[in-house]
Amino acid sequence: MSETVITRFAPSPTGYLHIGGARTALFNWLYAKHSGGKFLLRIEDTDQARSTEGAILAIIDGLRWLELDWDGEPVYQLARAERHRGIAEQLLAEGKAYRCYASPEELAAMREKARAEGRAPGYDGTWRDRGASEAPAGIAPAIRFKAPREGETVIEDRVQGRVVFANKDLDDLVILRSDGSPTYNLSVVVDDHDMGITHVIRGDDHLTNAARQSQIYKALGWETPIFAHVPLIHGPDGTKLSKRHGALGVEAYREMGYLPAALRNYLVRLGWSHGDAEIISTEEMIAWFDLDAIGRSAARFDFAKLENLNGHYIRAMPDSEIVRQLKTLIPHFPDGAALGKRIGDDGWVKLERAMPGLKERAKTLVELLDNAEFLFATRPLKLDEPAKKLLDDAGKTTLTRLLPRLEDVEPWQQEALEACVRSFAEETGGKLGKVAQPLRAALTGKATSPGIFDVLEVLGRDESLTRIKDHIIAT
RNA sequence: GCCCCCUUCGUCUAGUGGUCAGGACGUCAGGUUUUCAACCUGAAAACAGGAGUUCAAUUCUCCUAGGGGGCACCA
Repeated sequence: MSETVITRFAPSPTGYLHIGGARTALFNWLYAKHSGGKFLLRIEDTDQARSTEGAILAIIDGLRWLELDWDGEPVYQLARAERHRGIAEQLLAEGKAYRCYASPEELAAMREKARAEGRAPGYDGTWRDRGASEAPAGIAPAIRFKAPREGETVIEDRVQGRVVFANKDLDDLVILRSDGSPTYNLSVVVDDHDMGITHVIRGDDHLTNAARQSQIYKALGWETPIFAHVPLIHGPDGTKLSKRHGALGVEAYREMGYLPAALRNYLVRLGWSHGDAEIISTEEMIAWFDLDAIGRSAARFDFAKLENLNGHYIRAMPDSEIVRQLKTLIPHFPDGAALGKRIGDDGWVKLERAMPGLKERAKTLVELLDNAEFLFATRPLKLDEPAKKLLDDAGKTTLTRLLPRLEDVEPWQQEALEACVRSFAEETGGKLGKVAQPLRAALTGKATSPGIFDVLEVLGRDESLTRIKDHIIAT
């Protein structure tokens, strides 16, 4: 029987959960789900200078928002330092590691020399075979892993294929710093082993690390996990994704009004595909996801496609669900807290009624709320003279275009409609495009936007309202 | 500099030793809606370049170019 698949997401909490990390987490999560295995979370907080509590929270919050649930409690790497130290000592005792007394200056000189000679700027092995007797006094040594110098290290990567590294290009890396703290490549190996990780799915910036880690696994006599190094996500210009590309943490996407399902769908298609499938439900993703279908080339981040997907998911979502989501999300939106207050219980009811017309034309939840502004506007609006004139003209234009469509327009109706358009335009601050649609929709009875009726209700034209409604229904 | 990886429409990608090289986003043109959005129809749009293998290469091999990643007592 095959062993249970255990994957993990192991971010270092030095910032938010960025989009590349989110995809890595998603892939790990999907593969675990697909295989009926487990997905674990490990916080690699060993860089105490850069790790922050806030970043840990941001990452956990981001994963929760994306609905990528992990099994068990998160493992904190820093808390396991003693175990890592123990392994380093063990390696040392077994002669698979050694003490290195080289100073930072010496190491710098070494790198320079190697570079000048056209080699990889690594450690030259000065202390590899020197005895302890030669150790300079008063210098705390680091412990280096005694990497094989000949032969090659081969990674059978599920994404990259067979990748071969010449051992001479891989130097003896520090596994325990002179201050006694373990380094990344040791901690990762020990933790992945102890956590029973069977599949390491991560960014391909770790590919060379995989070679070094593989050597450590071998020295320890441990079985190497299966590696899958997925290509990185690039910015629209093809260079590494950075802040200037708007590549923020996932919480930024939440703030921009993207839905987790849309982001997941977008991310899974970056580097992975299943035939021509584009709109992929979470269930389908789990059923179809496989390491072998992951592409080998980097993908560029494309906001337009994300928006399109997001619009799709908004349209597909039930009205009540959108309102529910909006209620919890609104504090995260720009000026959301104030807007939330303005909306009030009454406003949420109106919003849900207006949803059919609203959700069709919004690509993000923020945009949707923005388009719904006319429902919550404080009345009466204060308008200066030029604005009034503008609205008057616009109102007339709208009316002359609309009225011929109505049969048997009576004077009272014309009056009511004119008032309607005018106040409606005022309500929306003059965005006639937003006025005309629901108005027309109400008049033709074709769309379901209740916007016009809401305005009338607010303005207290109940009688006219009823009669217009009747007229519309009759037509 | 050294090591590793990558290269199909603008973007994400499918695909095969013989295909009209398919889909999606975006773009453009129509339709629908007398706005917008959504929706429908259509169009333009790609195998980086050069050798080689082969009856036949986008597909296999090599080289070049371009892009990316890595080379810490960071993770």
